[in-house]
Amino acid sequence: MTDPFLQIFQLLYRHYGPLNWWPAETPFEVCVGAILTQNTNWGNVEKAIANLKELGLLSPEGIREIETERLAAAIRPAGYYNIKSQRLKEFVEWLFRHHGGKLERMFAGPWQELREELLKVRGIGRETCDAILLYAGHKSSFVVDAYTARLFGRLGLLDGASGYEAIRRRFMERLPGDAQLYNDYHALIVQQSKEWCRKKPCCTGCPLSDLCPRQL
DNA sequence: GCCCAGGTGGGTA
DNA sequence: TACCCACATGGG
Repeated sequence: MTDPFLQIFQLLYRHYGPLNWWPAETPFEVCVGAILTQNTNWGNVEKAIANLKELGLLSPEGIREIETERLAAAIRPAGYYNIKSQRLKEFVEWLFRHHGGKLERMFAGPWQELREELLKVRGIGRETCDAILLYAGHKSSFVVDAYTARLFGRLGLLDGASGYEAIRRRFMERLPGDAQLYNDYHALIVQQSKEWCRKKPCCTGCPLSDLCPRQL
């Protein structure tokens, strides 16, 4: 009997195939995208990132040197631009202070320690932190988001676990520590949730219909 | 017009 | 710990 966490992955993967996240050209672009997408539609983030590229700001040096107000104007389409411009600044300042402004250096050590350090940076919460570790650094740190909690809670697989760390632990205990698996799985959960779990007749054709308590 | 989106930090009880 | 709130744009 396959573990349900693995079984669900297989069902989703069979249905959607590899989704090839994160859509970005460089690890630094992943980090910027991870901060910009906080509570924000990805389409809006793409506009903000396009602006940054056009202005030549999509590098640690670029973000570091631009004035906060001009940075805010550039990322305006992503929403929360005053807060997010500060968060990008804080992250980059921290990156220079601790790792010479180089992501390769940041990722060089043990990632579990890096996770603790990143979580101390203002504006980098748990999900953003894990997204950076997984999608920019290819570290096997599972990313939990609102979709994950909603979907697995509805499937009755969280067994009372609430809170980010408890849910993340549940996944990491049941799955092999494989960055590629975590990468695909998170993307598949987002895709599945967008496509199905807010629709009214949510069952015909849904890849998880056999497991879903709402199929009635 | 309303609701939502690949959250986080600060405050209060 | 568990809720509340502010933060803001753009698409459906």
